[in-house]
Amino acid sequence: MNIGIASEKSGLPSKTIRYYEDIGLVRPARTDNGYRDYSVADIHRLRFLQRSRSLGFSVDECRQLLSLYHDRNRESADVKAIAEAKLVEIDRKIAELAGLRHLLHHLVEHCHGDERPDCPIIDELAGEGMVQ
Amino acid sequence: MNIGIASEKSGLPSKTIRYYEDIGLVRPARTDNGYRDYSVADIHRLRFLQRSRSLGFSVDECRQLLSLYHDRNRESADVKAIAEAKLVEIDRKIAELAGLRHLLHHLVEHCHGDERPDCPIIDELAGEGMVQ
DNA sequence: AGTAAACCTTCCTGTGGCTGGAAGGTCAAC
DNA sequence: GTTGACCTTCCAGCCACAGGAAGGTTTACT
Repeated sequence: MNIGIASEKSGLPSKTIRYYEDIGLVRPARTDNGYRDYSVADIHRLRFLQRSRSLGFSVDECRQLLSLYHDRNRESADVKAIAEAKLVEIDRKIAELAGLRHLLHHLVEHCHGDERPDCPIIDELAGEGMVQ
Repeated sequence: MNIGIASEKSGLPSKTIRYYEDIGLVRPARTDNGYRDYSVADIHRLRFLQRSRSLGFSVDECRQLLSLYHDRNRESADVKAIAEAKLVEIDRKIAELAGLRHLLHHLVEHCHGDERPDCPIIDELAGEGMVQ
């Protein structure tokens, strides 16, 4: 399978697929003309990567997950540990964004938003505001 | 004021302050020996940058906010518009993370996490799972 | 047989927002 | 005079790609 087909089947852009090869995540065969030739197993790896990336795993975490995927003797605990760490990280990010949202919302609420030049948002950013 | 003091007062690393100068956000004077010399006004700009960056504004948005900050005739509506757009963006990110969290949590819940090799997380990533 | 399009290749550059480090100049204290 | 803390510039690297140039290959259609 050429890279275009692999792209369609995996949902990843060709550029990304080549990049994944560069960093050693997928190693397709080559045909006589030098084109990359993807096997069904390669497509599985690519789909696996597409899914795990879209679940928020970093490329390096995907590398770990992939090797666990291919390890017939893996323990599910290993996989679960990675996933749980990711969950904690996601929770942290959500909390941080929620804090930001709260602050910003407060500022927007108190900005009259008309043609007058005084603006609580700017005041806060300038360090003269009241929000800690 | 030398860059070290400016760093302390603004809460930004020296490296970052130099970078902000590179991209034209702050233009400190120079002393005879070539050292950067920050005025009180410069420190205000830096603190402004520190605060707006930590509120999740991009450097380019900070540039806009800074110019509004210095524009005596600005309309607060301009500032509010930027802040509101940011708020929408933050909401979008939170929703996305919440979706991720839900999916991942579901997977972690269904993984027994012991020494056995079968693992629903890997199965899902491999595309054989049930979560769409 | 010619040609146009759609595909493929490699290689280089750029993105955002810094961070680290090398190589060297300056200054204050002892 | 020398140590150490500070400062300077410049270059490279991070992540995870995306864009584009320059050129080769294949396919389809005249």
